[in-house]
Amino acid sequence: MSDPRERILSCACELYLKAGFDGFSMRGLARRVGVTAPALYRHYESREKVLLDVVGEAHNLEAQYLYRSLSEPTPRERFAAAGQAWLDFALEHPRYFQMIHAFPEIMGLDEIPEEVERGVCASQQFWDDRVRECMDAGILRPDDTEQIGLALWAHGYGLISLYLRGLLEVPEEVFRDLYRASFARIFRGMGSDEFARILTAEMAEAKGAEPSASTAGGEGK
Amino acid sequence: MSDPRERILSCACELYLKAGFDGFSMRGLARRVGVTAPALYRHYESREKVLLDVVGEAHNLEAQYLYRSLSEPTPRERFAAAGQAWLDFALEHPRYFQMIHAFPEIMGLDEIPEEVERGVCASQQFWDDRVRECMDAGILRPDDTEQIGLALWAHGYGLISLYLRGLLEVPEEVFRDLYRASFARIFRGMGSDEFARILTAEMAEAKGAEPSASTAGGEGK
DNA sequence: GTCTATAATCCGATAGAC
DNA sequence: GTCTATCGGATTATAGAC
Repeated sequence: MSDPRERILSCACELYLKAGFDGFSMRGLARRVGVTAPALYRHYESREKVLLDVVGEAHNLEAQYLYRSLSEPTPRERFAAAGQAWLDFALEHPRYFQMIHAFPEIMGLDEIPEEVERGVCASQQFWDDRVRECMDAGILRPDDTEQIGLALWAHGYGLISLYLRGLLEVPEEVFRDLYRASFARIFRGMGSDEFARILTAEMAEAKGAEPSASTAGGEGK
Repeated sequence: MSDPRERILSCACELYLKAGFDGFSMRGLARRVGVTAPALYRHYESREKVLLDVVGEAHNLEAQYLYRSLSEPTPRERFAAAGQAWLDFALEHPRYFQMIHAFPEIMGLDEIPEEVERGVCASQQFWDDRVRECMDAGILRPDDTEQIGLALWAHGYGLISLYLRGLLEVPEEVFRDLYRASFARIFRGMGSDEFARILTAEMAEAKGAEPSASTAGGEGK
């Protein structure tokens, strides 16, 4: 609390959440903290370092939302709760969500900073775990967990991005239903039964040599 | 060609593609065109108007890529070709892809400009058409075409975004295969056969009155 | 540890001569 | 239609007094 660096970071988060990337300046931050700009440089060596700490806060908050879902009793419920928690995070803290997934150049950086990479890895690990336990429980078809996790993540991220940009002209509650329903469709599959059978055969063939079960129920690995 | 406005726009596209949003300044543009900054204001009233024209070019180019796929003979092939064309566009012109999907504030705008909205609508219409004809052809399960299109779009967009941010540490060719394979999984479904059956029942129930098939779907909500 | 003052750049946009 | 000159502002960051 009395640590000035903490107070600065707290104000920096507020400032970013209110003003976004553009409005995030050392002068504005100083004004919010109640000091003059040069004073900040006693605690942070540059604007970039402050911003990176804010990014860290965004990742921490996201993780906090996700981890709540672990209290659910079954893999399926944990997965569903995690999907909801991720959506809650995005809708309650859209600027943090945007920050986490922003291109580095938008923050004025040349490459993805280590802080972001670590946060992304942790998040990916979390989703991989949810996918794996669903697969073990027989809810998800046996498959490459990383690729399944990737596809599910991509789908959710795309939906949320579209909504946050305001291109889905629906109220929030309608979007929440749409989000849920869309995940259900992904699980069930969108192709017709006949087409799904054809695809399953094609996928098995593309994978190369598959043992037995060449009819009807071709399950990978 | 001799139209100075066209020459400015052409240089503006080059400048944006090379320098991104941050490096896009009227002074830099003037340097590239070979005049001084004030001269630009005889042809464009503001930086914002120039940027909006660049956005228009991005949308036009995307549409050009997508429309190529219409020469394929069947709905399924048209859909696959469109998915590939979209990926080609994103990988060959990542900055345009980013621009099309950027939050308005990143461009320094308060709301989504009409130009963007129109381009997005056209693109959405294109995907809806592909989905509808696949549904008519019995490849896609009968369903809400808009929501199916949305889910497919979101999935592809999410994958491409992740790759372009450099978080998927795979070579381009590997990513192209992953992208293709991931769409196949979406069509086929990721859930196990048993879970898919349960989900189908739940989805029918949620939709209200559905004929037959009321058994086999335990699992209280 | 905080201040004032300032360096050094950059920006968008305009006035007015030619 | 293009120029020079400039207005009025923003920014990050530093020097040096207190």
